[in-house]
Amino acid sequence: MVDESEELARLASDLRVAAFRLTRRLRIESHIDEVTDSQLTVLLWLSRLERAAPGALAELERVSPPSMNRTLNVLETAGYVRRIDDPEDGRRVIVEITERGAELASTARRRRNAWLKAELGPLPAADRRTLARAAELLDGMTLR
Amino acid sequence: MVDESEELARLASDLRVAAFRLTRRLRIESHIDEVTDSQLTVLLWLSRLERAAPGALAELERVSPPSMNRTLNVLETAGYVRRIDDPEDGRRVIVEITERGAELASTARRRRNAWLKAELGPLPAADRRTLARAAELLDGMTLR
DNA sequence: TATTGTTATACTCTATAACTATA
DNA sequence: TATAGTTATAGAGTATAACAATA
Repeated sequence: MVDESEELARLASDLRVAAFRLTRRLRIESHIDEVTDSQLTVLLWLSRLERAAPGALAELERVSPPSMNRTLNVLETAGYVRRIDDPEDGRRVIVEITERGAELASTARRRRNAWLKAELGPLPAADRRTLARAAELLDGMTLR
Repeated sequence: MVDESEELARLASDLRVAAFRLTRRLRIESHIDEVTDSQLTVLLWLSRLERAAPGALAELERVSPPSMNRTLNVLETAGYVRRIDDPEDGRRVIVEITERGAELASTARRRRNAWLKAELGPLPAADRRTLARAAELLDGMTLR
């Protein structure tokens, strides 16, 4: 009989290390000098959402509103986003990504996927299926 | 015939998202009020290595030497690490983790694994095998 | 009174450049 | 002269508390 708890601990540890290594590597590969990691993450959100309220962005990134406000100030000054007063509610502000911001976001996305695709390409189809299934399983765990 | 490039892009994207989500979740679960994330990461390194030079830690975390120096100052002031002059080379310094620091590191590691084990436990054995194999594959990619 | 965003303030993390001490 | 570490300085991210402005 197998010691299941021991096996579980080993799997947990291996998975944890693998995930940390992968994310670190992806960060390095997608590094863009024009903006910091936090700024880039906001641009990536905005390139998907088109527009969003500062408060919503703060929640998405789980940072405080003042913190997000500061990041938006930097991005706006640099011309990557713009703030618009919500015509329907004077308290609200709408943040939009500019064309320059969208270009930067798409470059970053391309770089990240380029490295990963190069690594995945040579793998046997069975291994790729394993990884695809693992991604599904991990999503199930973290979304709950 | 399948569009392999399209499939590869999808897999890369899914894996990337899954890995980012998992690491974020693990960070949240292992959060310790006494130290910041960066400080904890250094403690986790030191609890594995026993001792390391400041420059080596800077390389491991890919930050500049002054940046690591600052983090070490905070950790040393708080009593989680200590600096010792290398007896063999007056230019060098050895950083050691203290007992308090080791306790903190082990608490963090325990919390991370506890959450992960709770998530992995209910999975069918086949899924666990899939994840174990995925961890291996990811290691192969990042270690190269 | 509640909501949304911003400003004020303070601390950490980050980097580059410059400096110290030793080899 | 080269190397390891540190200090000096400054920008960016983080938070909590306080302050608009609007609903």
